[in-house]
Formats: sequence, structure tokens, C-alpha cells
Amino acid sequence: MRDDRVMTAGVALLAWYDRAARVLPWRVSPGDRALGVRPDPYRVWLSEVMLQQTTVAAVQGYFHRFTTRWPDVAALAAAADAEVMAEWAGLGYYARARNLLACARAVVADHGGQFPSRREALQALPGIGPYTAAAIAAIAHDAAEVVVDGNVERVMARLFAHPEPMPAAKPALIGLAAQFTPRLRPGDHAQAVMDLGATICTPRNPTCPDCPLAEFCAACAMGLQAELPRKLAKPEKPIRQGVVWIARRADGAWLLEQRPERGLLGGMLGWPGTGWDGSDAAPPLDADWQAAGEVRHTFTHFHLTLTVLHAETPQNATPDRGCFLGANAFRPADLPTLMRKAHAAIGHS
DNA sequence: GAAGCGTGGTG
DNA sequence: TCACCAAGCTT
Repeated sequence: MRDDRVMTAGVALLAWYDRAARVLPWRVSPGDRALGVRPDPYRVWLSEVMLQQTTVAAVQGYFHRFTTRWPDVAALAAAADAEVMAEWAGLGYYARARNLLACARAVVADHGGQFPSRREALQALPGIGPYTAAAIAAIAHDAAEVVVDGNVERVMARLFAHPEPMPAAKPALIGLAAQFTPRLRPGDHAQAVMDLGATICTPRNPTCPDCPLAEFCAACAMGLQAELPRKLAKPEKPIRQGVVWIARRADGAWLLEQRPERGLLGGMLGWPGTGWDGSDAAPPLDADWQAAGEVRHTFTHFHLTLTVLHAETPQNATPDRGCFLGANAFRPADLPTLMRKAHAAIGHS
């Protein structure tokens, strides 16, 4: 596409954004942005981290609870690890929560409590990679950064009918995104592409008749919009098995343990159990273990079938693993979803 | 560079 | 039902 045509397409996209921008709690509307209002970098950062590989619908409630409880980066930096992990429970990719805290503390300790404004400094912080650094710089500071996420890749692949499959196409798509990013309003431009990708130029069944870029789009002209970007087939997910032991003491306390910092569900609370790779383990204490059900759960790269065993234990029980957590202190909502499912499988409160 | 890392929605 | 997918980062 000719340069002036690309520029015209960018203008059309911003015009569409000015009337169709989604209203989101971490955003400044394009109208307010034009008046010089800028979003709070803390809220932009928090939203961007939560939105990594996660839908807006899933993030909304978490964002509201986090910002209510910890309204600024200093408050979050001062929070206890377990409180933040519990608040993140259910959102997934728990390394994000650990990095979130590490980042907040680094901003307080090394940056005087102010988020850096430059992309390079942002990207040096925990949990902030190339995308998130560019997004914060562009959205919070209107820096002329090229913001490339899955939406941008998809829109670029279609707009320019780039046939190369992902992820090999990434460098070329970054180049196209750089060509497409305007010098004026780069923050609004980035958010406009996100909105377009989320509402019109969707992965499946894009609604080209509603698209402000339709007349510029090479894929749409060729009817290829649903085929792009091409992706290589993913390997099949193996099925793994495991067991969890859910013990309830006479006083109502639950036997839980904190999982190792690294790895799956790292740092989260969970029920003592076996590994999920065929490795064996002994129950955390001797008891009359009863089969309570089976839970099926799918992670990013495998399916899991979890056998849930349950036992009532005497008040003086001394487990080999984990700690009893009082009935008042235990909330299923503090557990990752898999562990909530296991708790639900035993069928009482 | 590839693998590991969650979950809920959807077609 | 089930495979695919979402505003990626880390190792």
C-alpha cells in the first residue's frame, strides 16, 4: 500500500475511535484526551498486566477490586504477598501477580514511586515486556512507540494481506505496524487498534462491513480476512492425572499448602496432592480417605483429571504437609480455579 | 527459539 | 463437546 494511503487509513481509524471507543475504567476517553487529560500510569500498567492473554470481561472485576483495595502503586507495594495472590486468584498466569508486586516495589524503591515514562526503563521492570512497555509509554504518555500485540498482528496481517504464518511473520508485522503508527496520537491509535481487533476485526468471523479500514484492507478485498493471520497447527494436549487430599479438621479448619513459587499455580494456595506427571506422593496424614469425585481441568498445554479424596480428621491431627487454615480464614475465592473445583467436588461448605 | 504458564468464553 | 482463542512474559 502506498504511504499516503496508509496514512489515510490511520486517520480513518482514529475518526472511528473518536466515536466508537469502548469506555473502560482504566481509560481516558478520546474527547478528554484531546483536552489534555492523561490516564494514571498506575492504572494503565495494572490494566495492561491483567490484560496479558486475558479478556476485558475477565479483567473488569479484578481491576475494580485491585484499585479499590490498592489505589496507588505505594499501597500495592506495601501489600502482603499472600493478600495479592489471593486477590489475583482465578485470573490465571500467576507469575503475573508475583511480578506485579515485584514491579510495584521496584517502582517505589528505585523510581521514587513514579512509573518511568520511557519504554526502555519500563521494560526493565518485572513483568513488563516489549508490548506492555510500549503500551504504557504510548497510552499514559503519548510516546510515539510501536505497540504490537495480538490485535495489532491480526489487523496488520489482514490490512496488508500478509500470508506468512505466525509466529514467523512477527518481524514483518512489526514493520507494518511501525509504518501504520501515526506520529500524532500514538496512544489513541494503539487503543483504536485494540478496540478494532476486539469488536470488528475479531479472530473469527470479522465483520468487515462495519470496519473503518475495509476500503483499505487487502484481505477484505480478496475475501481472505477469515484466513489471516495463518497459524501453524498446535500439538495435541496430553492428558495427565493426579490426586488431591482435602482434609477437614473437627473444628472446621482446612488443610492447605502454599505451592512452590515457580511452576504451575506457583505461589498459590492449594490442596496437598500428587504431582501430575505420574509422580507419586503420600497423603498428608493418615485418615479414612473417601473418594469425593473427579475434576477435569484444562491448562495451556495439558488436560488434567484430578481425583479428589476427602477425610474428616480429629482435632489433634498432625499433617506431614501443609497447614490447617481456620474455617473463618478460608475462602474458596482465594484459591486458583482448579483448587476451587476440587473443593466444590466434596460438596459441602 | 521454544516451552511453560490459567482461565472463561465461544462457535 | 471441544478446540481454539485473549491487550505476553520469562527462562
